[in-house]
Amino acid sequence: MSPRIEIDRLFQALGDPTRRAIVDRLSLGPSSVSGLAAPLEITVTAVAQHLQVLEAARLVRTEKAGRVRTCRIAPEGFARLERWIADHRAQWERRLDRLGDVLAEDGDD
Amino acid sequence: MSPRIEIDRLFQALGDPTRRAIVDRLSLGPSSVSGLAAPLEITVTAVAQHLQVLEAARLVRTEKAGRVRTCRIAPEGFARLERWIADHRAQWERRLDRLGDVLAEDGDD
DNA sequence: TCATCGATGAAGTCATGACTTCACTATCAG
DNA sequence: CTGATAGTGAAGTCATGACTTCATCGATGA
Repeated sequence: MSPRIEIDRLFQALGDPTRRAIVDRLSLGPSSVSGLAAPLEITVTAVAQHLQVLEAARLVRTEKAGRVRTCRIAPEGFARLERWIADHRAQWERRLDRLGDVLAEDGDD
Repeated sequence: MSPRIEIDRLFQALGDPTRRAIVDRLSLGPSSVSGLAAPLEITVTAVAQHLQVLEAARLVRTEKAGRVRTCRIAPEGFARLERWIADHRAQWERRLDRLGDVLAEDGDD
C-alpha cells in the first residue's frame, strides 16, 4: 500500500477532535466501544465509525471477545507519524545548514 | 488560546494531501505562491487559501516583498506536533510498564 | 504611462464526512 | 426461552471545506 495513503489516513484520522479524544482516552488504557461513547456524549454508532478510521490508520487496534469489543492504542501509526515529521525536519534543517555554510563563511559557532 | 485548538489546526492542516504537498515542497526551500501552484495544477487562489491554513497552524511562515509572497517552513508547528506524540506515547508506555511489572512478557516495535 | 504579473477577496459549486435513527445480529443472565 | 446488553449496517441529514471563476489591486519593467 502506498505510503502516501498511509500518512494521509494518519493525519486525517487525527484531524478530528472526537477521534483525538478517543486516542486520549485509550492512552490511559483499553476500553469497550460503549465505554468510549459514554463520556463523549455521542452514539455508539458514531464511535464505531471513528474506530474504523482509527484502525485503518493503525492508531488503534481492536478485538472482539464475546459481545464486547476491546479497543487499545496501536503504536505503529504513531511511529509512522514520528518518522514523517523527523524526515521533514531533517530535510529542511539540512538545507539551512548548507545555507549557513555559504552565509557565514568566516567561521561560525 | 486553547492548546486543543492549536493541535486541532495542526492535524487538520496536515490532513489534506495538497497541503502536505506544499509542506513537502517547502521543506526543500522557500517558494512564491505561484511557484507552489504550478506543479500542483490548481489555481493560485486555492494555494493561497491553503497557505492561510498552514500559517494559522504555524507550519509555514510567509512574508510579502513587493508583489511576491515568499513562503517557508515554520518549525513551531512541527515542534508542537512532536510534543503531542511524545506526550501520548509516554502516557501509554508508562501504563504498559506498570502492566509489564505484573505480567512480565513481550516487547513491541 | 501602460500592460503585465503576482496575489487577494468575494461568492458559488460540489463532494466529503460527522453525525443521527432505525432495524438487526449475537451474546449473556435469569 | 426471554429479555437485556454490546455492537453492526444501512440510509439520511447537515455542515464544512476544497475547489473554481471573476473582479480587483498593487508592484514592476518596457
